[in-house]
Amino acid sequence: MYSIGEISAMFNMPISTLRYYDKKGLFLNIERNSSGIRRFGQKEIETLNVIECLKKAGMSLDDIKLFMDWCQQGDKTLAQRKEMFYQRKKEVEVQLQELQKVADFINYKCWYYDTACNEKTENRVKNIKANDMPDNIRILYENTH
Amino acid sequence: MYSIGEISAMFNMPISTLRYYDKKGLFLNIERNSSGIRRFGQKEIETLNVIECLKKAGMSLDDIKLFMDWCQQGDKTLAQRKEMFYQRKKEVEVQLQELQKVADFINYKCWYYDTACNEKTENRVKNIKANDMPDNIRILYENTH
DNA sequence: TTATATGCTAAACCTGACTTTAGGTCAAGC
DNA sequence: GCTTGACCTAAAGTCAGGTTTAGCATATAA
Repeated sequence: MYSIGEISAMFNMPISTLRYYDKKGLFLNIERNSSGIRRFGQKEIETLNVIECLKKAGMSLDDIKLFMDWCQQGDKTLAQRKEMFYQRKKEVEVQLQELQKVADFINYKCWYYDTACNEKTENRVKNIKANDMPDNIRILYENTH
Repeated sequence: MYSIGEISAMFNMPISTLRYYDKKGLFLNIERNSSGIRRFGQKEIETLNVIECLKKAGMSLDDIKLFMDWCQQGDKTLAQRKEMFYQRKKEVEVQLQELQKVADFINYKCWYYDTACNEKTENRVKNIKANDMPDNIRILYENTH
């Protein structure tokens, strides 16, 4: 069992954030000692891992709370939880595609500024048409324009 | 040349957001007609593409504004702009790795809930150890736990 | 000529996710 | 017995990124 300070250090996350999550009900009835101090165990650690992941996957704390409540309700919510993860899966796949496109755009811009910096001006590179770009750059350019 | 309403439709973005961006100074001295109405041209369309991309790459509007200002200052800021894109490139690569990890976690959870739903309870799957998972799932699990 | 659509501004408001503040409890060490 | 450090709560404050409101101008169609 860990104190809030230990968990804060473990997850490199402010104590205030942990209390905020608890207030939102994200830790399902977390244990407290006789003087009201929170005791974090494996369950809470797993919850924090799930929170971090679902947040990165683009979910709001309210949606995550909904999921935590389903977990507490037991097997009768299995279908909903499954459905939720399949929905997330679809959205993360879209996010991955978009981020790959962003990467292509950035890589094109890196080439653009490499060229401009070498020539000390962007006057020439600014007007290069797709056909006159190196093949690998043209692909990036066409993916993103 | 396009009106704000046309651009709003074209980018599927509220008019209020376009005005908000303009107020922040993201469109470098955009043209207006004699009665003060904004006229959007190719330059502004390109600016919007850049904004969308840099936002997805995790930049704040203030940072994007900084970049726009550098653009206006001409060739003497080429090195800074290049540096900025190389920095972005690094960060987008990290984002891609993290998002791939999120995808692995979600895929593991999909398998978990598939199994639980088939068995109508999560009692068994909850206790499966990594060694007893199918190989492809174990890899996802170990990547993310 | 009046209704409708589209545009304008400044300023107030909103939301999610925290963070800070103010004031209090409690156990351990000096 | 008092100070220190770690914990507690409720409530207010913050910040980015918008959105809404109120009041007004302009242009075109009926």
